[in-house]
This record gives sequence, structure tokens and C-alpha cells, in this order.
Amino acid sequence: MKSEKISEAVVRRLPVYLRYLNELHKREVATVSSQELGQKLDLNPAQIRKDLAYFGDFGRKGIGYDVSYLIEKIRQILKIDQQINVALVGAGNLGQALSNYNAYLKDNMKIVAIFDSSEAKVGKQINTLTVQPMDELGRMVEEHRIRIGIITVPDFEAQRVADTMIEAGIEAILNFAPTILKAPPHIRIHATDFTTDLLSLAYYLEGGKDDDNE
Amino acid sequence: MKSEKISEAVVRRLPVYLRYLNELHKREVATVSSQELGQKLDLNPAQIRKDLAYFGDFGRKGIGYDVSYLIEKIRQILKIDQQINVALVGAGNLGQALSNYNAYLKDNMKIVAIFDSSEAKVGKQINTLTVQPMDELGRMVEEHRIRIGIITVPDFEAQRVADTMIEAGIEAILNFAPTILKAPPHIRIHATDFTTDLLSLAYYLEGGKDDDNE
DNA sequence: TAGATTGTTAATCGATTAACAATC
DNA sequence: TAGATTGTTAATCGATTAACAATC
Repeated sequence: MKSEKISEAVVRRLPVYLRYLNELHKREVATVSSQELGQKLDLNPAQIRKDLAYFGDFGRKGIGYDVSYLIEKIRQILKIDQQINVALVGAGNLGQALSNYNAYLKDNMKIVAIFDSSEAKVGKQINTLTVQPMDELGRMVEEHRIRIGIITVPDFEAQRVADTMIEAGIEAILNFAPTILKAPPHIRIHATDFTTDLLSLAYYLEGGKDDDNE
Repeated sequence: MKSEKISEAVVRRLPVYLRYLNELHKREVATVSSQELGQKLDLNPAQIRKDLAYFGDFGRKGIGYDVSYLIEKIRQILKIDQQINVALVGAGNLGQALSNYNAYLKDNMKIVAIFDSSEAKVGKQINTLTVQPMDELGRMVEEHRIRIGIITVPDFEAQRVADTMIEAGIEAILNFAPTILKAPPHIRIHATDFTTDLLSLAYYLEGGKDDDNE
């Protein structure tokens, strides 16, 4: 185990490894090589070995990686060996869609509360959760030790919601609103922007008036 | 205008610029500097100037960039100066959420058809569209010149849907299923994985059993 | 022993940032 | 003219990949 700081690119690949390892585990595969992982995940095997080696010597030369052991280790690294509670704000279609993913997220990530600022949405049932008004957020964060917030409100509300979350003590935010959130440096923010992804795809389409690329 | 190949990082920033420029335009701001753009978008001004300079000399020294002109140029670069038709497969919650974004995507990207393999979903009305069965996909792609596909089906169906899309002549895919799609190199695939984003956030939480980071 | 595969160092590649002449 | 800001080159920084000794 070395003590460099780990780049975000590395951290973002860990859940990808974990996902495929979980699949292997379900198929009762005991061992996997960086070669095979790389082939399945479209990554360079050397990169995978290097990524993992940042955190420890998890593999065995000549053999590969023990699937169960590596799963356990990656969970520890990602800190999901304990349950992490998540709050979602914005009970629209997207919020609803994400809360369904609770099933996928048996990796110890759990959406435990859903909030919305609109009277109309409060009280609505989404899976096992009841949509709560925003002024319950502070209390719920404390009571359930909620550490991550997901924002699925319209862009013009996003910053306000983020501020409320941070005020309440949330440590990290996953933002789906198409806006750049401002926050103090100790708050981790990841943004996921569907419209940006889609528009950038268009660039790679063939032809058009002037075909500059590829 | 130079003729290097443009990196994906650059292309992914263009829609971000566009989004803020559109906002400026609505506020009737005529001109903007790389400095101000950088400040708002959390990017280095030099990077913004460099990004834009790949495609042409859009700015004016001492003045900055003309908002309307730059919007027009970025639209051309992204090839959204013409309407791009999009098909969505998977009429679940996420699919429904995305199809609502049609409003946002007045930038000439339009979801013109929604498909689902489940009998139960076919015929359902989502906004102005009726969910169609999968075997209509080929015909619709051709008829409406659909060029981009969005996949919002469960992971185990994703590859099959991608194959069908590619077979039908779709050129680029935005994949929301948590799986790595295999496709020929001329097909552009962007993946957006909510679970991966969320799990990687956990890494940055403070404390835990052993606190290696930050 | 022979074959496989890791962990790690060195080489390469690419992206970001700083600096500044050109010029509005 | 003085101040602002671009476009671009050079410097820096960081991430990926290749190569290989160590070893199971």
C-alpha cells in the first residue's frame, strides 16, 4: 500500500470493477486475471493492475485475483462496507426512476428519504418511501445519518437545494440538474448531465454540412 | 482553424459552454470573456480559449466572444444546427424521465419515438408519443432518419437493444444500463451510469474504519 | 520446470495551465 | 494611449501503456 493521493479517474473505475466482480461472484467464478477484466471492461490490463495496486497487493502472481477477496477489498476502499444513507430531493420522474435503483444498490447504498418542495408531491408514496417536505430535511439527515444527497430538481432550484443539504451536514452530492453547483471545497460534488452527454454525441455523427472530424 | 483531431474532453465541454451561452443570450448579454465563462463554469479560462480555438477564431482580442455568434458556431460544430432525431428504448421510469427533457433539448435534439419490448408498455402514452413495439424500430429509424439511440432498459437487455439499433442504422448510442456495450468502432457509445457515480462518491466521505484519503 | 500473471518502473502520450505577443 | 482579452506556444502536470523481473 502506497500513500499517494488517488486520482478521480482511478476512483471512478473501482465501481466498474466491483460491478463485474459481483457478476463473476454470482457465477461462482473464483479467480480472475487483469487480462480478462480488461477484455470485458474495455480497459488496459496494466491500468487495472496499477489501479488496484494503489490500495494493496490484492493479486497473486501467476494466478490472478481472488474474486471474493477483491470484492471485499474494493468495498472497503469505497467505504461501502458500512451502509451509506442517501437522501433524494426532487420527486419528479427522474427522482422516481432513481429511487427504483435501490434494488441495484444493495452495495450498501440506500436512499432512505425523498423530499420535494411542491405541496402536490409531498405525501406521495414512492416505493416504500413517502415524499416529505423540504423542511424535514435537516432533521432526517441528522436522525438517519444521511451522508449523500441526490439532486433531481429543475436547474433553477438546484443551488438552493444544495445549500440546504450542505447546511444539514451532507458530505457529498450527486447533481442531475444541468447547472454548475457552487459549494465549499470539503463537499464533494459529482455532476451527471444527460443533455450534455446527448449533445456531445451529435458531434460524432457522420457528415453534416462540413465534415471536419474522423 | 487547425486540423488536429479533437479530444473527447474538449467535445464534452462544448455543450456546457453552449448551455451557459444560451442563458446569457436569454439575459440579452452580448459579449462574454473566457475569464467570465471560466469563473461560472469552474474551468480555466486558457482551457476555454484553447477549446474554442480548435474550431476557429471566434473571439475578438480586447473584447471577448460575441454570445450569439458563439452559440451559432458551437451549434454548427456539434452538428445541431440541423434537427437530430433520437429514439428511446425502454419506457420505464427512467425512459419517461428522459423523454420529458425534450423540453430542455430544444437545441435541435428530439426524441421522436419510444419503444419497449414488453407488451404491457406498448401503446402507453408518454407525453406526445405512443410506446411502440421493438419490431417497429427498423422502420421508424429509416422513416424518420433517427440517428441517435438512448437505452434505458435493464442491463441484461441492453446489448440486444444496442445490436438492434445498430442493425437499424443508428450511428450513436447513449447507454444508461449498467453494462459495457460491445459495438463496431464506427458506432459511438457514451455510457452514463448512475450507480457508478454514486458508489464512487462514497470514496470521498470522511472517516470510516481507515481514513486513507484527504 | 514451464506457463501465467502480478506489481512496478520507465516510457509515452495527452491534457491542462501559464505566459505573452498581438490587437481590439 | 491604456486596458482588456484573445490565440498560441511552451511548460507543466497527470494519466495511460509497455515492459519485465519476481513469483505462484
